[in-house]
Amino acid sequence: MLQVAYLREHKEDVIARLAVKNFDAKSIIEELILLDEKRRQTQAEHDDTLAESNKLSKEIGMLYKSGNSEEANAKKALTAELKEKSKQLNQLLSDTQDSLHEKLVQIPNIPHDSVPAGNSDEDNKVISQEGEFPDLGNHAKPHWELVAEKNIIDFELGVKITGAGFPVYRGKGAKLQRALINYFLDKNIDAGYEEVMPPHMVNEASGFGTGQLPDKEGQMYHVTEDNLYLIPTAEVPVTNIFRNVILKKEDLPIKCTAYTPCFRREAGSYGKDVRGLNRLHQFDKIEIVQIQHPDESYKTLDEMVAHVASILRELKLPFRILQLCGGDISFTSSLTYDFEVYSAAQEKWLEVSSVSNFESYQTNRLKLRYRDEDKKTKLCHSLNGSSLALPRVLAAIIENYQGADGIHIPEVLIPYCGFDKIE
RNA sequence: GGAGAGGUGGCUGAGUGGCUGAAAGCGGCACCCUGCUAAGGUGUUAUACUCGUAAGGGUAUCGGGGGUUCGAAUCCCUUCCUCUCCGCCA
Repeated sequence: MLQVAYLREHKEDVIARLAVKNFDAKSIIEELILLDEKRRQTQAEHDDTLAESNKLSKEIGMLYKSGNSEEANAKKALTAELKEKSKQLNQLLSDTQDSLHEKLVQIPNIPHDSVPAGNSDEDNKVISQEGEFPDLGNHAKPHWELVAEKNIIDFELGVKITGAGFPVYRGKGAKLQRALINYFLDKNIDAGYEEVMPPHMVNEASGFGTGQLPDKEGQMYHVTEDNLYLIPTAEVPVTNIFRNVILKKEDLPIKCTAYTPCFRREAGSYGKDVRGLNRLHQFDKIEIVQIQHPDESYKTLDEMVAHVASILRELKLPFRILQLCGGDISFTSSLTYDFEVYSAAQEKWLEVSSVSNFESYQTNRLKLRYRDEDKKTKLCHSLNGSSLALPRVLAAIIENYQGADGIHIPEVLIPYCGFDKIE
């Protein structure tokens, strides 16, 4: 959520920059500014009315104390009018605030200056690419065939137990899954992130805090009985640790990492790129989250990108880094880099990580602030990224590391697995 | 699930209708004093909105919402949450 004061002061600039996200902000911002003026004016009037009424009440109290009840009663009569007036103003004020808020949450985050214009993922900018594509000859198999052959992931069984998109990992498949989780966590911890194990369900306030609610409500599994949501990413519970918190400047940056399963309904995304591990309703992901000083957040973003790259490099998977264009970047993000690994058997790039700077868009919702030298509270910047999402990394490993004698395990994972091959 | 208790500032915890934005203690910060370590003294210390160049002023906030009253942390209603005991259970 953007700050009204900022919109007021940088109206034209904001409109121009939101156009990069293909969002026409002109009319909504103008409405917002008008609403804000109305809000302030109403509040001033309301405050004055209450001030007068408070003053009168005090006087009445004093008069009673001094035994002058006659004059007190006379003054009481005056308060009725004030009371009625403040009631109306209060109603007007809260109505105005509600519509202000309703409009405000409809405006996406302002993209960073460097974000290229574009309409879809085809317009994303390739920043870098590294790693060799493996030569699999012409007997390369996609991972969904390989996992069935080796009996390490059973999609059918998941359908029986739960439904499509809930695979069952078994044997060495399960162990490899666990190895990846531990390996990723260890890498993140080594890079200075504190590991946290958060709840896998969150309440409404948390969903709002990171921006899943209200706009992405349909993407989350909702436990209606208790009004809780299954987390779509660890970003939600982890970032919400800091909801309503005022940090000391020297506490920044705060670096957290968490492994959690992620649950996504993926409503409306049937049919495309959904085979095998490519798109699931439940998957495992290790997330990194940083809370940073506004002056440092882009440096931190670069650092996070470099960190994720180092992991993919160690896994010896060919990958590329994309800067998302205005049309593909998320509603809440200012700048996002996606990581894609190359899946040699499917002959396509699979997204495995998304690293974003949200600037103060989330922290404004979360009321996550730090105290500056001037003793004033200011909004922190929040950042997060996947480090990494498992299924597509797993798919790429299975496909890229396939050989005549089985699936080989990347060297760095062997100590975590306890085996070097899946036959 | 049944019964009960309770939600007050960074924390502990007082406060049953007006001078209480809130005692006291702890913690934090600043300064002073003290020849080590330690202790002591004084002051200060919530957040948001809003008006103001500023100094400073106004308003709101004692879980949330509503009500009674000239006036509510305090009384009433409602809702959410937490804790304790019992039951069930990993």
